[in-house]
Order: sequence, then structure tokens, then C-alpha cells
Amino acid sequence: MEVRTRFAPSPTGYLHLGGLRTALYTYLFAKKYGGKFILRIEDTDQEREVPGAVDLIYQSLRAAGLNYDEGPDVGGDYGPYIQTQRRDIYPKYAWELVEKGGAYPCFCTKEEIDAARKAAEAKGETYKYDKRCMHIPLEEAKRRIAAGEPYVIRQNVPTTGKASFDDILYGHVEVDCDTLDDNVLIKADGLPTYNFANVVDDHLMRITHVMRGTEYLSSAPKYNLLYEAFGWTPPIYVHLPVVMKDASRKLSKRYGDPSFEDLLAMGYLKDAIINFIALLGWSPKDTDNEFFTLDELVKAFDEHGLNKSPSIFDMNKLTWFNAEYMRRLPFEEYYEKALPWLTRVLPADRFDLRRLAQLLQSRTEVLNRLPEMVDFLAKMPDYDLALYTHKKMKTNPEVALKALQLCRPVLHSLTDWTEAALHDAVMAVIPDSGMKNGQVLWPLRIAITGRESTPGGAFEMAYLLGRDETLRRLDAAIQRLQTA
RNA sequence: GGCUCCAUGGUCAAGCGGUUAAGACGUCGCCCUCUCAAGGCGAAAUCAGGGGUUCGAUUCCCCUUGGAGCUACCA
Repeated sequence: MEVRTRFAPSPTGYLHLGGLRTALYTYLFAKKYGGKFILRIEDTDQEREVPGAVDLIYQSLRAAGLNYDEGPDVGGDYGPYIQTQRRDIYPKYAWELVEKGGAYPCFCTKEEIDAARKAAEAKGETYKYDKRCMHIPLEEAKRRIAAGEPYVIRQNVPTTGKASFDDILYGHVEVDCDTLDDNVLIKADGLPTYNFANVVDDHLMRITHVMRGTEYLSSAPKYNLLYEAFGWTPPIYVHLPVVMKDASRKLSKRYGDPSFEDLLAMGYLKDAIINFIALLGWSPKDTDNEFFTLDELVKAFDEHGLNKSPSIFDMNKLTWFNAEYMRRLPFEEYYEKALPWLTRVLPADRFDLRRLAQLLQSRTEVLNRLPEMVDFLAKMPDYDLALYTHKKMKTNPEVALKALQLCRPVLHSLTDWTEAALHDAVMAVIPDSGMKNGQVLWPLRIAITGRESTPGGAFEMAYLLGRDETLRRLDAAIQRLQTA
């Protein structure tokens, strides 16, 4: 039988990283078994729907490379793939369930239920619907509905016995039915709740494996009751642990945690994010390799390598992955990605940005950090004279002045302003000066960059700045040191 | 509160009765070096606690503790 999995997000905002990971595993699982990966939009809660969120989901999934075989915007044989467009389907099945005794219409209003719940909680009791409407004769109920009375349809959960399901990861999960409530299946607005829609749609769409977050773990037994009542075979379940921000908080936009799109905008590479996310809660068998393309993940993926406990999203490691991916990029590709960030602070006509990018590639953690790494080229920063003092280089302002005075004539007379020529000319005069390389080159670099660290040494920086600017900065530095 | 689930270093994690308890990020040293990176070498750091079962528990069972999820006409 063909494997069919689905990713079924609600369009309530951006695609967060936990969702992306669920989508990724769901995709990997399907592809691993040569099956189909399906996108379904669960928009039955019209109040929570955020305009534009559906498009954002399409966009994010495409950006991530998680192409779905069936979905709202790509079609498929089991559509529509947006639940509000399937609204006529659900009541039909709900009434079938009513006939089979697995559900019943209920005329209690939301206000009545809420009040009862409040009262129960005030007494410290757990609220549970008392099934009062279940005892209304069906004929009478139908008459009231025909008369226009608002109603919902509730699941009729047995009061005794157990409900259970089996999960690839979590094994057999079983609960007492009396801890379960008769949840609403069809709301007063005619739309189904998740509790019902997921069951009907997964069945109708021939979903074989349901992968979803553990927030559904404890209600899964209830869904199985529905499958049983319908006489359908339930899918195979794989519940996935949540992604946390820290030990006790979920990743959430409210705390400023970035979404997938945010990370892309910051200059994280898609492949790095996917690679990192894949390893967050899953580990490959028999290998220490940590680098995987999406295709390699498909081959390596094994649902038994999934971890059962929640994992914390470590920005540090993501950044490390990103830096690695930056380094592994073919230079031209890196250059293309880095350029927009460089030109934000550097006029393209004044600098050899290709050379700068070469120097930057192995030093790039995230693209958005580039501007602050290079802005000193455009404008000499204010800097503290204390920068000239460096213990390991054995320099201080006095040594620095000597060093700069040594370099000045050499650089002034240099006609061939290349890194090699700069290097040879300066290195040639150091031995006779009685100074060490570092004693000359550290101050020189400070003098022309004003930065403790730069994406290259003195020669590279001098080359990038160009003759005029280098000499101007050098002279200014000498003057400053003399008057200090 | 009730129900369900989870528990190896700071983080991601391997392990699936007998191991010096892998590896990676991060941290800290050292080397390389005109700075910072990169690279090389090395170090510190983990089985939450208590009971069982067993010749032997990180591994199996129970309890405690801690954490998470659910407890909606949200998903």
C-alpha cells in the first residue's frame, strides 16, 4: 500500500520552527517509503485565521524545499485540501455517526456549558459534559433542528472501558474512557472541530501515517474511538515532541523567537536550517556524519531514530551549521549572497568587493553580521589609543608610533598597490628596525582600521582601502600618536 | 487538580544488561599566525534521586522528583 502522509497546519500565522520540523519529518517519512506528501489546510476555526497565513505556508514550504504532491495550490485526487472548502462533507459523516450511536446532537449553548464548567471548577471538580442531550429522542432533536434551533454534534464517548491507540514512537497509549469528555464534533456554525475533521479527512484522503505534535497524544485515543464507530481502520501514528526555547518554554513568536522566514531574512541558509532542524530530535543510525542535504535526509531517515523527549532549539549550533554551509558554498554563490549585505555599507565602486568577500567567506556566521564587520572600510571609526597596546604583540603607543613612522615612507613610495607588493615592501624593512613582525603589523592594522579585529591582516586591509585612504589614515594616526 | 507523556554533560545526542558512557555545538587551554576567523591538538563536563529484578544496571520494573502536553463550539 502506498504511504501517504500529510502536513496539516492551521493558518494562524507564520510557520514556526516546530511546525517546519514536523513538516520535514512528515515529508522525509513519505519520501523514504516512496509515498506521497500532502498539504492540508485546517482552517475550521475562522476566528483564529490570519489573513495571508495560507500563502505564507505555501511559501515557507517551497522555500524549505518540502514540495507536496497534493495540496490546495497543486491539486490532487482527494481535494479540496482546505477544510472550509470541505464543509459540506463533515455533517454528512457526523450524522452517519449519530445513526451509529457514536454521536448525538446537543442543544446546550456555549454559555450554559461555560457556566457549568466554571461552577465545577469553583468546587475543585473536573468538569465533564453530563450527556443530557444524548437522552433527547432523535426524532425530537431532528424536529428542533428543523425548526431552526442552534445545535452542535457531540461525540458519544463510552462512560466505561478504555480507549487506546498505538504509536510508533510512544507505543501503546491507553486511557480510561471516563476521563474523556463528549467533545463537540460539529460546531454551531456547521464547521467541524479538529477532533472530527482530522479523522474524516485523514480517512477520506487515505492517509496511512499521521505525524503530528505530541499536543495530540492524549486525545488520540478519542480519535480512535471515532474510527471504531465508523468502522474505519485508523492510520499509523507518529507523535512528535515539541521544540522548546528553553527547559520550560516552547518556541514562540511572543518571546521574539524567529520563524523560518525570519531566519532566512537574517541570512541563515535554507539548507543549514533544514539540516539543523532535522537533527533536533532525530539522529541517524550508524554514522557520526552531521551534514545532510534534503535528499540525503530522505535516504537516511528512520522514524525509529526519533527522540521522544522535547528538545531545545540551540541557536548556537544553528549558527555553527550556517557558518559551515557558508564555507562550503562555491565562492560565486557566496559572493552573490554576501554582496547585498556588503553594499549596504560599502559603495561598490570604491572597493574590491570580490576580494573582500573572499576574506569574509570563512568568517561568515550569518549574513546579517557582515555590515558591521566591514563598515570601518567606508569610514574610519573612532578608536581608543589603548588598542595599540597588545601584550602578545608586544606593542604600546610608543612602539606603534615607531612602527608607523617606519611604514610611512615605505608605503608612500610604493607604486604597485597590491597585497603582495605591500607585503614584500613592509616585510623588507622590518628586520633592520629591530622590531618583530607583530610590533609593526599590529599597529599598522589598527592605524588604518581602528578595529581590534578585521577580516584580514594589515596588507589585505591596506589593499582594500586603497593607497590614498591608507596613507590618509596612516598620517592621521601618526599625528594622533605624536600629540598624545 | 485530573489524565497522558518524557528524563544521558550547559545544548543536540549515541547507547537498546557487561563500554575507559561515542560524536557534535558551546566553553577552556595549547599550536599555527600581522588581528579575527578557519585549521590542528588537547581538557573540563552527563546517566535526577530512591527502591527493586539480575551474577551484573545508564539500559528492565516501581516510587519520588522535575519537566512537557491535554483537560475549548483552538488546533
